Amino acid sequence: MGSRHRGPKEEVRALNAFIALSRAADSVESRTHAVMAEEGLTESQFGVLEALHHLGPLCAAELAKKVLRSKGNLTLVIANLERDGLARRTTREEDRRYRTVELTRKGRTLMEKTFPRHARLVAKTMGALEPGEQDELRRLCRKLGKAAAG
Amino acid sequence: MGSRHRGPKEEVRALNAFIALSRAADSVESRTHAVMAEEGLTESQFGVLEALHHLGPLCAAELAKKVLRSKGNLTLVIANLERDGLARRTTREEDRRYRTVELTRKGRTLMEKTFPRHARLVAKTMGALEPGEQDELRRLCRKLGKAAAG
DNA sequence: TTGATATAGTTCAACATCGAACTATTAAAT
DNA sequence: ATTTAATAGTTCGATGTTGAACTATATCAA
Repeated sequence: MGSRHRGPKEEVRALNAFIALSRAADSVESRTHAVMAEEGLTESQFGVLEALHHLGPLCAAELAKKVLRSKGNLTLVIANLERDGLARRTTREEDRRYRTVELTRKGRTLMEKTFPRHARLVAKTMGALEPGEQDELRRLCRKLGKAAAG
Repeated sequence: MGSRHRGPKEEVRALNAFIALSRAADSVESRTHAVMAEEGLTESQFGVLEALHHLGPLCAAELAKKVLRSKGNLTLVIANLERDGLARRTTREEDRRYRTVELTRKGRTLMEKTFPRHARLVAKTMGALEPGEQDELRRLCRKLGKAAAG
């Protein structure tokens, strides 16, 4: 495994870390995908529902920041959630540019049932690392993410 | 930041690590996206070209494993590369089920120009972490990825 | 030889994703 | 008040992505 790049040591090291990072994220996400698929949810839909579940009503632009997707994407994902009766959009009268997105009762019920299963699966999967390793992974990822985003 | 889940400590720790992992991978990938976009390449196309560049000719199923995507997906991505004159497909006469995918001269030239820039950008981005931290990140991600894939 | 099985690749419907162009609405500037 | 700028959201075309059904080819077993 690892990069076959023949360049400066510093680049080989960085590429190896980057490849491992991408693959680990992919692997864990493909596991969590199973729980969502059982409920007929996509990853994106679950991400939006989870944000609404834990943070309460948000507008589309706020949701886009939370789930790291474009505004245009959110328009579609939210529309599909609304079609399936899991979320609802209402235009704010104070500022008619905004449309507040919130869970329906059906959406809330679904998340109350599904999120705990998701959390258990994530815990089980991350359990491949010791608690201290999980914390260290988090620290490194946050440090990296902060720099890469800036 | 971090999970708002009110569950067992073990689940909170795992969710926090998982969220950080996903976001870090997203952040770094969105940076590398810039270099590819300049050349009119998507991430998927670059991934396939890079595999062919470093490993030589491969069939679609092998490529699918390398880039962690489905066979159906590879059919499209390879078709688009072929359309753009960057790769070529040839049916193997020893076993006509297989179609060998390889770079064209144009594709090789493009990768010789583009990959070094990609490597420099990755090194610069990962430079937010000390060398030892990059190695530790790699170790943790590999340990996790191995377990999550199995 | 024939039939079962396995594998490589394609096709398809549904959904995701981006970026850019666009509309609607509000705020700021003059 | 009118123009200008900024922001929220939608639309659109191109591409990606999956999983399942499908075709073509090859292998193995009886």
